[in-house]
Amino acid sequence: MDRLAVVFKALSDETRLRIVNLLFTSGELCVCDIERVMGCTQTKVSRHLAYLRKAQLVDGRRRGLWMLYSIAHPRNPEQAEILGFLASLLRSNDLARADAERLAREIRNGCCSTFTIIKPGSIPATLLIEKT
Amino acid sequence: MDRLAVVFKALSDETRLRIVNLLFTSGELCVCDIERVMGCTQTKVSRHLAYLRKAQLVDGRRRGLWMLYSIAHPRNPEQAEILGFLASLLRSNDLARADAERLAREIRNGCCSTFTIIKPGSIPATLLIEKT
DNA sequence: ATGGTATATTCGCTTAGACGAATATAGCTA
DNA sequence: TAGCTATATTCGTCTAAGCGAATATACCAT
Repeated sequence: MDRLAVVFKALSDETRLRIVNLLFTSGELCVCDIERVMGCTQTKVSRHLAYLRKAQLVDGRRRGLWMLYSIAHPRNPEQAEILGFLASLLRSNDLARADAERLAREIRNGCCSTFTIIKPGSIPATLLIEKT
Repeated sequence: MDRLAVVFKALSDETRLRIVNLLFTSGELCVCDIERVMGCTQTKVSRHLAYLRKAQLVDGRRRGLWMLYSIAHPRNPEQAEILGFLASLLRSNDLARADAERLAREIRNGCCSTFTIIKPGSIPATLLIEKT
């Protein structure tokens, strides 16, 4: 039950909910895109990502200069259920949808996360034009 | 989204989760039974109930000397979904089940919430033997 | 090595929240 | 009225957590 409380605490902050929502809508995002979409400072976004990662809701991997964050691969059925439920809650939430649309616009305009849209392995490496 | 954060914050404490679980398993409970089942002080239980009530997750009504608490009637479809999901999470949680069993034992032993097992209106008032 | 970009962490501050002990309040009964 | 029981609130204390500004770190390019 304590684990449940930890997860809920991680979700008990609007900034973190917005971040999680963005990660749901786009598989992987770097910090600066989240900053831009949400209009938050770098410190704030980075801090909340650290919090989410400590709560094991989010994974991060380094990709050159960028840190790419994504929803954590669920480590048990319960967590998978929670994430699924959360995603459905956010899908019917106005602010969440507005954020998702702003993100889509940013991506169309070629923000630095653009390259994350290409799922790893889906395209032969020789064809990839990676943003450096 | 802020409302969502408020709900999650209310659920981000193990004591409150345990209380909510007890209220799920038995429709209405007084403070002292929750105290007994959980082994917590009166102050603690009462404080967390106040917190849950402020977050509109729990309703309370006075019944003579007792305050009877119950899961709040959901005020919108979203909240109903959340409560339903939470109930299912708790059903498959060991500590939650242990608490529920302790509660059942207390009720069999005739703790003061016994009368709440009789749903209001389900039995003609003339037949009721209310605990005073 | 130098410098630049993306991200993380620290610092100082402020507020929220958790706790037990003590006290206050509400409602009952005699 | 007085006294009892169930519950709520206050007080003092401690820790968690939020924030911006500043600083540190990691990685890349030249």
